[in-house]
Amino acid sequence: MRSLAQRLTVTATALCWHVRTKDDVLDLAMDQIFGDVPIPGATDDWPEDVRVLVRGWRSAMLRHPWAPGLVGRPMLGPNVLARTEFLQAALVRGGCRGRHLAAATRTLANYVIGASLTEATWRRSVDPDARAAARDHVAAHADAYPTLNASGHLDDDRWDDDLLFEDGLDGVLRSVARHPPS
Amino acid sequence: MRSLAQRLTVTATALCWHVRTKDDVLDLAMDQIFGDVPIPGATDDWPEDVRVLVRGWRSAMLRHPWAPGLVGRPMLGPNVLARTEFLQAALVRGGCRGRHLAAATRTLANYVIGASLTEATWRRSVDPDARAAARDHVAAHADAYPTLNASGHLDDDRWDDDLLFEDGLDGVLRSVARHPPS
DNA sequence: ACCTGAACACCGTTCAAGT
DNA sequence: ACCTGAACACCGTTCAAGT
Repeated sequence: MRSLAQRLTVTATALCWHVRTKDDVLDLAMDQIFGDVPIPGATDDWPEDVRVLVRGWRSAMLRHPWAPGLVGRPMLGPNVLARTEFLQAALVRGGCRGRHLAAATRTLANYVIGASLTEATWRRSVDPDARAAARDHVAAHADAYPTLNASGHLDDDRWDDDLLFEDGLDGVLRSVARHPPS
Repeated sequence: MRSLAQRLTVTATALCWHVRTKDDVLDLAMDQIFGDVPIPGATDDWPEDVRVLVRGWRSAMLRHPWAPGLVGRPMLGPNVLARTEFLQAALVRGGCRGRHLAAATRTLANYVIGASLTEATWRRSVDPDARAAARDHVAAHADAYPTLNASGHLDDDRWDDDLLFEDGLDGVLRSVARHPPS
């Protein structure tokens, strides 16, 4: 609050007059981030529409390093709702209805939220020491972590983040498309 | 820190002597939560093994109301690693290797993290006023939100959370199983 | 090694007072 | 209506001092 007010060249007390509480500022910041998630035009290729939206969603989250600290709060702003509307409309175009539609919407949102949060956390706040310590722990107890060792799960440059995100997104979309409500 | 120290009937300064910083306490708390995510025995039915683990993961998150505030931090504790090892081992049993394995592991983790975070946030910190305000906003602009209105996306009692989580999990598992690395 | 008490620099928010 | 300055209660962390 104090430093934000300073950036606006006012006092913190002036800021408190415009917003009710700090949480309101964070909610507004969150919705502002969603504001620059591009909403593509609806095409005949609904899975591609979903892909474009979800890629933009993830990109916007990763663009703001402090975004992970905002995810534990309600997302009910108009910008969030507009993106959700587009996402769900694309799924309806894909034949989803009722319970399948609700599940598919949540699954896609969960996927992109989880991915953005994990990636942003990883590339920001994990210092090399802690990372190396975890890798040593896994390597030292090879009997307890045979799979993680074999797959190189903690070697962060093993696979490209963008690539894995795209793979997972394809999988999720496939599972949605394969289960139309008849 | 101060209130935690009080619960331990010591001063805050005493607590600061045992841990380096507050973040360390939060990291330990996070790993502690994962400690009571049950690790099932490995069976022949690997998708069911994944389901049991992931259900327990979500349950543990929802059991601790302050868990959402901890997700924006690295998860590298031994308890987290042990659950990740089990998850990835089950996927290997399902035939996943290499890049597919990495993508599948992340997809499942992203799904359960996103779902737990969203649900916990929703049922904890969203006051009825804000919820009603968002619902009114969507209803008032029916032209902008045709799909959300038709699907009742903001009516939280429209579908059961457990049901939708299970549906989405089935979908994700199906997409993993359908894409074995040949 | 382990704990205390006092202190430091900071935080979000409020309240009277100004214009 | 909009802003200020002072103050309040709090916070994580440190530092000298104790045992």
